[in-house]
Amino acid sequence: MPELPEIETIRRQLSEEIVGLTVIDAAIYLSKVIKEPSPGSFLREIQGRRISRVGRRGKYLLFDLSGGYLLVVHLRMTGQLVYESETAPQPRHTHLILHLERGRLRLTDLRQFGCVWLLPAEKSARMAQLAKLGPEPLTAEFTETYFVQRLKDSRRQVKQVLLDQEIVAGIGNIYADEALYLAGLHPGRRADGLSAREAKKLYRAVKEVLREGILHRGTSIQHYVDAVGRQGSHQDFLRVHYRAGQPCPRCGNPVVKVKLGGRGTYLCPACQT
DNA sequence: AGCAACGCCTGATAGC
DNA sequence: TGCTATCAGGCGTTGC
Repeated sequence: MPELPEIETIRRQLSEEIVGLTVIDAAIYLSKVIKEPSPGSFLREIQGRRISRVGRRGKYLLFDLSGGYLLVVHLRMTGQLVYESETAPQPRHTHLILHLERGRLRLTDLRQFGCVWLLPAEKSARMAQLAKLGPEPLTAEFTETYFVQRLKDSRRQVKQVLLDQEIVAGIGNIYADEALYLAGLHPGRRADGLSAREAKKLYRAVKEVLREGILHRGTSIQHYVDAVGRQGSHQDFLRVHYRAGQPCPRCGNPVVKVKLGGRGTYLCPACQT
């Protein structure tokens, strides 16, 4: 599923491809993906606006449009956002298309969880989902002191803390498993039970796995493709996630899959304590 | 308040 | 073989 590295890959590509282009018009095939405003208003309000910047906050893609408007896209689990030729075939489960001056931007989502908002500037500054997000893990605002303190303040399992977007933005199931493996921590450990040394190790691991993911243009396990429809390559570099039964890269013991907080969780029982 | 459970969805897979 | 049940999970909502 698209997490920070996948969304960042899409952001970088779209930034190259569509900044400066104008939205000629749009087509909505599944109206519930448009959370705000109504589908009719969406079509009217997006028409003729020029894309001036493509940004990202956590797993949200942010498109700055002329007139102070902001287009927000979240791909949730199976969403794809692809910039392509107007003559490309339109796949099943395509819910929204933005026709640009040159080419089109297509939102396709098998599970229909992905969603889109179009907001004028004064509303976008107050969009609750964005306002609640914790710091960006790859910027200076995400400090070791902050993260260590948040862990110390939580009685939850450490994996739940990593997945909490209000604590740190952008980590999902894949990179949570990978970070915990790299830090040598069992995902079920209580966050406030980690030593300072362990918490610091996890801080560094979080940043490392996200950077690796970006370097490999994301992880394509099931549905993820980048903004030009290509798969990422980080699935070939995963250490434990989606590798049940395969040897741990450090000790050779088989990786196991367990259920933790309702989510499939992969770990090496020998290396993660 | 803080945390757990549920619902949203469809396609792949397991089990009979 | 062909059917049904289960699973996958980010996040908003609901409930304890």
